[in-house]
Amino acid sequence: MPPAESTNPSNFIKTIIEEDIKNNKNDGRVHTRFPPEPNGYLHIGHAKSICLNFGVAAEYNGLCNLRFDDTNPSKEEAEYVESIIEDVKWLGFDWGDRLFYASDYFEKLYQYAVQLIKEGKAYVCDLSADEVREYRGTLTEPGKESPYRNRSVEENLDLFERMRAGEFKDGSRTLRAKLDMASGNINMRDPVIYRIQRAAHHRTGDKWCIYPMYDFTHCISDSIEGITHSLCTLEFEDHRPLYDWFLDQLNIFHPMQIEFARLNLSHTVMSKRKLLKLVEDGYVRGWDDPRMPTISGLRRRGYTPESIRNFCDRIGVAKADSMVDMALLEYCIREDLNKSAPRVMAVLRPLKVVITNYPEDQVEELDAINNPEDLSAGTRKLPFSKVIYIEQDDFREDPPKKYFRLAPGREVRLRYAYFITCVDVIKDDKTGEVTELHCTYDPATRGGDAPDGRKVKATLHWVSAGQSLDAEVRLYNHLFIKADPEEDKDNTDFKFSLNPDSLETLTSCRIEPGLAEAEPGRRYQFERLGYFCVDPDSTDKKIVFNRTVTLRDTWAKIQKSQNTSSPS
RNA sequence: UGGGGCGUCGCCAAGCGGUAAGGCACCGGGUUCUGGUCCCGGCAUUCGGGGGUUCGAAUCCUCCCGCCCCAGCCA
Repeated sequence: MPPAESTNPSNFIKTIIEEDIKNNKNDGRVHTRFPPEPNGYLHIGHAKSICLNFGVAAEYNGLCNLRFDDTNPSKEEAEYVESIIEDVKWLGFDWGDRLFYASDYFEKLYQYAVQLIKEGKAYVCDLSADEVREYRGTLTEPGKESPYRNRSVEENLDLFERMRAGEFKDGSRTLRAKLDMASGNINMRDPVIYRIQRAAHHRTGDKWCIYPMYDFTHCISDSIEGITHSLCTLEFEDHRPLYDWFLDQLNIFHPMQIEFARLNLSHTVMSKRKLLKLVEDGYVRGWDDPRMPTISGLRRRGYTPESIRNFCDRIGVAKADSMVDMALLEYCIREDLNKSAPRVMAVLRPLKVVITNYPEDQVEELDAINNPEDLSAGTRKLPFSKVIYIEQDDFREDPPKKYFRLAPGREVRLRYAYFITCVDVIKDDKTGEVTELHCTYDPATRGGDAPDGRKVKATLHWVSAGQSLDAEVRLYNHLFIKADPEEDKDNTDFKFSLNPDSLETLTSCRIEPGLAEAEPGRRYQFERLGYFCVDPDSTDKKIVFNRTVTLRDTWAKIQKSQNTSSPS
């Protein structure tokens, strides 16, 4: 279990739990569960639920189970089970020996259904799906009772047994709970609790051709596992009366269902349906595309489990629908990586610089600090020579106000190296594009400090041309342009809301030689640029980096305000 | 027009009858060999609105307004 986080805000669920403990409800026991359906990959919204369920259990000396809600074989796959297990583990949580599947309870569930039938509380209904819908009524009109509602217990028992035996066609009959067709709560209008469906189940194969529905399964599964607090999202609030009804009728252990608001994050989508569409229609490269809000996408992007846990702590838990700003997630990963990521020199868009007064074939080694936030990370040697690369952005022939970096005649510092002064600008005759800079260096400033105490306004990152390595760098931006892509409800076409610039691939980046052996998953800070991590696409020939997040960029902010205020 | 929820700073969110925590964002200012980090300061006389109860209300009552969810043999 991860260590307790520093922030520990209160929320209404903890209030309820603390009250229950005080009253010795459940003998003061706290037992939760995270119950994913294995029909897709986990995303940051699930992380909220995972952190809540496992977190609250840990905080009150309780337990949290991992349980797959696998009652619909036509949508569920073993591949998803694998990825979910991996993701929850990666996030840092441990369910001990309590990995369960609702399908483990199929036989028990069947017996409970039989019990309901015997007590006259459930019946086999021969209505078709369409007819069931018609009989259900609408939001404002009550439903009609099924003509099969008053079959005898014996007939129901016989029919249900034959449903299980496979005597009837898919969809031809259902088992329904006998509640109230006039209820204002549509979930109470004789909900279906078993359907006939001949589909291979990822665990039980073809053993069953009838499968229990969520409402019937979930409460009983919770009860079997001795769950004390069953936490779920707001849309199940309407289902709570049903949850309670089943447990009351069956007279078995009764967990308490508590609903909280699901997470919405700005500039992305969270519904499994939409994420699946992004993957299937090729808008992204897969479930683990670094632009996806999936756990696997965030992992590949370079997010740490710690940063995601901190994020989940900070967003809180409440009942109000809300949308959290992506900026908070970004803050959390910067906070973590600032402390832990080794600094490294990388030039994304190289501009050649020749140090005219530097000896032709000399290469010297300069000391660089690996992490100013953690001196125990030590130092390393950086090669320096006559020809180096700096960032194109770090030179302006005609510098605007407040631009501190290199310009004709201006002196700046090369980090851990020397002060250089720009003396000449070489341009392409045809395009006018700056192709090369000639600079002089001051040998007395070796290491980056001037003995005469003179200051420079900027420090640039750089890389030695001869000693640097080639790399590909993938820059990511918000997947969606608008903060709330679902704002326009009728516009379901991603084409209109996706950010065309969510991925920019740079192929001629130069990185310091020490990165030659960097392994996939390794995270670095590229000085002055941001945090990057090595992508699994890397090969012996070419290292590929993903930009996790940029550094905070005050200069970009200044430029933006200059651009918006200058046209006057 | 049925049922269930929710409305506290730009975004989250504490608060539970005693006079509006905190975080992000934003805006200053200081430190700095990363325009990063760090530090310091600013940022709701007011809690969707109107009435009422009370010495006292974001908290209690009441009416109104707005937003979300539900008509799968999905979860």
